[in-house]
Amino acid sequence: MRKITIDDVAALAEVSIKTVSRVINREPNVRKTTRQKVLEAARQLDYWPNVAARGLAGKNSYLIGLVYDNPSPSYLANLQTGVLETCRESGYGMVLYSLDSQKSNLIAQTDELIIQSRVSGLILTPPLSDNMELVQHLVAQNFAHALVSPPAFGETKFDGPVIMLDDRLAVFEMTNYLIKAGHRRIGFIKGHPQHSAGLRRFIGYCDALNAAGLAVDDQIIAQGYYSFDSGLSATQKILSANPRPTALFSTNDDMAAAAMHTALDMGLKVPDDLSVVGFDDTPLSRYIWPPMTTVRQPIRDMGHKAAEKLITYIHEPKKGQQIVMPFELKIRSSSAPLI
Amino acid sequence: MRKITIDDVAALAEVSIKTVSRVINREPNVRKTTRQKVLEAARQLDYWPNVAARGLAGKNSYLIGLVYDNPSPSYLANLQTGVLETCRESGYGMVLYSLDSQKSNLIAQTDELIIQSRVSGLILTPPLSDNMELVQHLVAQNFAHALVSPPAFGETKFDGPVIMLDDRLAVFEMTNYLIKAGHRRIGFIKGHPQHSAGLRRFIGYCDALNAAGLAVDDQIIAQGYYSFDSGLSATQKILSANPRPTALFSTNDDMAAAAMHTALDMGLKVPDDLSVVGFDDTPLSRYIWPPMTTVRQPIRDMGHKAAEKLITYIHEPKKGQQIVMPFELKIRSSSAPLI
DNA sequence: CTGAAAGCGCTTACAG
DNA sequence: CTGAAAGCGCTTACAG
Repeated sequence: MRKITIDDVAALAEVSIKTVSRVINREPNVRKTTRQKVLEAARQLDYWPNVAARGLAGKNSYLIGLVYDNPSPSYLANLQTGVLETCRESGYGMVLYSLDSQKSNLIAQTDELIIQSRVSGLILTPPLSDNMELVQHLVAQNFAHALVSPPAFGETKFDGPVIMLDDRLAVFEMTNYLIKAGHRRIGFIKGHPQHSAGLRRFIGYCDALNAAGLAVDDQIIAQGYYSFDSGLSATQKILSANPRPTALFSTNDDMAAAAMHTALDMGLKVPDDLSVVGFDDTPLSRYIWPPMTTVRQPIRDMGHKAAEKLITYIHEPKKGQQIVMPFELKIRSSSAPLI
Repeated sequence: MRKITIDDVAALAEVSIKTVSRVINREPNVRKTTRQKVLEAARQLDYWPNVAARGLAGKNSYLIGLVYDNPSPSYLANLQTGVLETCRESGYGMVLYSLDSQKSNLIAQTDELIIQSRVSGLILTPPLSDNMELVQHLVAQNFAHALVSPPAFGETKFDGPVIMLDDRLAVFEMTNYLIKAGHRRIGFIKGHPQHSAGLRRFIGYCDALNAAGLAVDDQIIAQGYYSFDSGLSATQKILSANPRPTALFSTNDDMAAAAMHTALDMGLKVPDDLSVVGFDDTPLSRYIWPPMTTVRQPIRDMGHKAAEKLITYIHEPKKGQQIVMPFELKIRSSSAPLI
């Protein structure tokens, strides 16, 4: 199984390798019949360009990096599946990197990653996409990047494409659902302070309460950090308030699971004594008992979009692309009307 | 920020690029003082070899592939984290591929993947590592591969390293724990028929029952496919048996969660009416309520080992390496002594 | 123990 | 619209 090279294709199509290169790279200025001949030869020989040679000769490595900092496994799995699928269709490779957004050498680490891996672009996920210092560094270096769920637009300026959800609206609507179900006292577990999406979710909650003429009560609001364990202590605080809330909104599913956990440990029934609502629609939300009401985020599709837009951007950088993805309320059994 | 090349290092160290190459690749036959000079120059310039150039010139792409077929998100996340960490230390890149082990073109897909991605080796996870046709194909092509949890040794012959758990023993011990807790009637949800590890787990269950003089009863054994939904129907079958079992062993955590779900839906209490035990120790097992008793598999470390051994194998292929990883019984609240 | 030359398979200017 | 030449940054034989 000898490797097929550009020379083989050129020979069969009776053109120069430069013409083959043009066709492969979809460059203009190739006569239609010539293009056909080359494509046919490539197909016939089952030719695939050598990525290493492309990377060495050109400036595009045909490699993009997905960087993350301690996400939930299913968030990462879904997102990377989406990115991977789009990469494969486009002839790109994907590499993964875990970065620590708390470390002071984050920028240096990122530079090292870019140099060592030779990626042509980066997809940043929260909380990395929230890190303005990092994003501005990429912008300043003119390095292609796509941002997943970064801070709200207008607050700062990005160059690359942005993939986001209307987090505020999603939580606004879900909170309204609880209010319409008769709940007047609704607790809230905040997201990690450095995740802007978490902040937007909190705003949606406050907006819904205000619109309904309900007060925002600090006693039943607690800081969470997206981890199950942080959800445990946050819930303990909230459920010790007097009067106790009848519903609890958590900024993500893991903490909502912790809320259900804590409630059950205290002898409360879900949803009879406490309605619990999460965010993300991870598999977990369906696996626990009772099945959890939550906001569905189309994470895999967000991966598709992020990769697609980043690859387009690498080929021709058009600034300011913004994609807002749809959400969906998944009403399941962990929430119920107040009797 | 001009890129540092091998020429820069050679110039600073006052040697030829070939000598730099030797040092970088840890080849023998370099005088110690020369080696020092080169290393110092590389350090001083912060030199990193260009992977694309290496891949083009040599036969090693410094890239390994992790291939999977529909694993649970947390299994994949943990394994890939381990692989990634080891890759980074060794200067390798990791690429991910999802393959469908049911499709008839699996072999062709794998070949295409190898050619396109130019990986120098592959790590196969179940059920791909169970696919003898695929493994034999790699062996025949002399292509480096590491196998995670493949069929028991002796059944066939691999060339590459093998990373496994003593699944039989793990389930044997966990079943013994249930027996010692007084359970006489213990149900079992089998794993996917094509996962040999699942088969070994079933054997461990049978062995423990036999050793205790208990009968293996088909009425309380059901086929599962590792998915939550398959666990739902398996549990329904098992819990409709008469007399009903007092304990239930599931081949993985997702199905064990489904078992708890079904039991709770039927109004049974866990663990009072039914002890439930899983396998894997995914985060899920800790997040549901009550927290689940399960067998801990050191998945991340298995990733480390798989990558480490594969990379060693790429550099010098020594056949028949086998690593058995330790397991651990995690006794939590979903199981209790029979009163 | 060390080095000079050739070549891996592409793309980048440049020419026509 | 098409092509010949140079070069990307390494490793592979080969020589000494």
